[in-house]
Amino acid sequence: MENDEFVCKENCPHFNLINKVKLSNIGREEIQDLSEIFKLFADETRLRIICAILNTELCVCDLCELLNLNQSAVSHQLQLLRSSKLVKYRKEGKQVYYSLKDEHIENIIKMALAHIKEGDEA
Amino acid sequence: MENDEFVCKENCPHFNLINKVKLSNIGREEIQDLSEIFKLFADETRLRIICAILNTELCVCDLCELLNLNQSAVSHQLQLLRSSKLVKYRKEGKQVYYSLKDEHIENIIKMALAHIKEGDEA
DNA sequence: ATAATATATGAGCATATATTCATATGTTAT
DNA sequence: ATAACATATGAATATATGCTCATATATTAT
Repeated sequence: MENDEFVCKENCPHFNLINKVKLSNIGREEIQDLSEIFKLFADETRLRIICAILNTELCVCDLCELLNLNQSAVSHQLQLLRSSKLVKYRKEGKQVYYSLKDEHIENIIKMALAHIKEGDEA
Repeated sequence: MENDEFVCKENCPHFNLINKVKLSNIGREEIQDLSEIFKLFADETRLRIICAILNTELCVCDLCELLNLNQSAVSHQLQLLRSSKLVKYRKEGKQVYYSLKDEHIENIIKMALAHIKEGDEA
């Protein structure tokens, strides 16, 4: 996994630059946290769920209908979103209503969409 | 995979709401594109690479040094980032320098960091 | 031309993860 | 209490993916 051996044998690595980056760079823990969030966004089913509840709360049943997925699959994904605190939920009788927890999520998606559209132009 | 059977047998699904969401919602293709981008961000190694070149270009060798990963692993990930057009590269002699392609990427990461920090407070 | 170096890439393996099936839990109606 | 329903969850399976090893390609120096 690690590599203690030679990488560049000559004067290739720009040590000054590397040290600068090391200092200014986002910490390893933050990278982990970021990675976890992006993992949640990385799955199509979860993304569809997230986008579905961008502006409204929906019950599990609604989501099954909307995504045409079976209830177990939806619940499993909701479980992940819940335990990562990306969504909140509210019980009302037999139903459970899910919605997003903060508006950063919408902004992240908007940024990503902007990136996609920019890519299309090029 | 699909589920044509009953989901909610009673009057649970909020059909009006569902139709509204269906109309206003992000299209399936866009979801796919979004998912692909977020997949790229979801891996720690790739994230570390991306963050390393947020403000400067680096050669493969630098990245190996910085991330303490072997050259093959780094090149494979760079290949992915390249084919997804998230990074650009520039050859100079034996070295290849990588940098980010647009600034949306930085914004996406900033938003995600904001989300993390908000989560910490709660 | 040969050697050395920097990077790229294919194959194989190990791990992670999304879905399905079966079943459990919790809620409402009778 | 029992039945019907909405949701949750554990186990198993299939697929995706990241890493390593070996090797290929490209560039420079001798």
